[in-house]
Amino acid sequence: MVLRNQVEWALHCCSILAAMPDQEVSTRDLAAFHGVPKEYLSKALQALSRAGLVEGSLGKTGGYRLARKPEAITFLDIVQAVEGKRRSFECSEIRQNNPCLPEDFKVKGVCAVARVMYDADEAWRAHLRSVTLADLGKNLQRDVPVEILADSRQWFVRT
Amino acid sequence: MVLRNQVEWALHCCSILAAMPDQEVSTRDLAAFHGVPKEYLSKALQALSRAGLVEGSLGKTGGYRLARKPEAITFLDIVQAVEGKRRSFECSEIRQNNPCLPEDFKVKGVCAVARVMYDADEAWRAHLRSVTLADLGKNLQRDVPVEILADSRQWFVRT
DNA sequence: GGTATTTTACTCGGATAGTCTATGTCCGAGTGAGTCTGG
DNA sequence: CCAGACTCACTCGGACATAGACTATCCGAGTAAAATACC
Repeated sequence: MVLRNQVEWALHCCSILAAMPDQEVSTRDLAAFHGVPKEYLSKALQALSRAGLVEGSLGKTGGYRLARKPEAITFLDIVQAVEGKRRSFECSEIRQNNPCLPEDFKVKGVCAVARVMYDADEAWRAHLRSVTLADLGKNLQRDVPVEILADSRQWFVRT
Repeated sequence: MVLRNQVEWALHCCSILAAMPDQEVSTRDLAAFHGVPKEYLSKALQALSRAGLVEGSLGKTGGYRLARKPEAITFLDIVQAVEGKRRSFECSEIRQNNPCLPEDFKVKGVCAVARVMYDADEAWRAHLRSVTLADLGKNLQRDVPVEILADSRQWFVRT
């Protein structure tokens, strides 16, 4: 029940992309900056691309850029792109096995246990949906010294 | 990022135990009622026992009963007992790898990305914490016909 | 009939095995920009 | 000088390998109640 580390990588990479709106950033640079294996990080970026959150371009000067404005991309978008949209709880309807149920009797509605779990899952999603990449950028400006933010952005600038 | 099916089993079993306060229920009966493998279900019940949510007794007439009143056991208790207490997001501090950080410079505080994920996790936990086994029992009484509830309870009564 | 022994049915825990998922590596095909070559 | 060929660095996708987690299954030790044996 733990998210895969690709989710963390994808969030940090999107944070970078949001800070570099004027150019594309290559997988190689993103991987080197974060110290993670390039080939594997590539999987996460491909997932973001499939979900339409980032756009990749091919060729020598290729790389990724955000497909939408940072205000229009939420944490939930990114998490779901990488992790999938399955709910954290899957009801296997074991209540239907109850030997006391009459023949051909189907319990109707959502299982009472599952309903609680689904609501909890929705609370989790609602919070992720409420935070955008733009919000994340603002928080970073508050937490990180300005010169480090500037240096980091400069690190990605194409010479 | 999906909870294991033992969580579902544990929740349903606790629901049964809450409905049978006057006797102990054996793993065998719980497994047969739900149509799941007895030996494996036993692992989930052992986890509940280790967490102090249920009490098992040995011997021929042994079985489990709730260790506390249904009002005092939340969904979160059960989920954490089976699934563990790890958060759904684990920050590996990849921000510390930033090549622009000065030597021996430690970014302070919780990573901005992690903070959002932690808050979402807490929203999930808060909802699970807000629902008790007693609440679940009330919902079942509303959803399931009375005679089926009575038959099911009778199914577990020791002869 | 009462006590001691045996049987039975359960819990608990460890050992084991198969399958699935997550993690990570490797490689080839396709692409586009810059570079080189030939006229 | 300019058009076409070439090279390079990148994306994309699939194939593959490994480790760990999940899903079981099995068995032995311990325990308590019931059944049985024995005096």
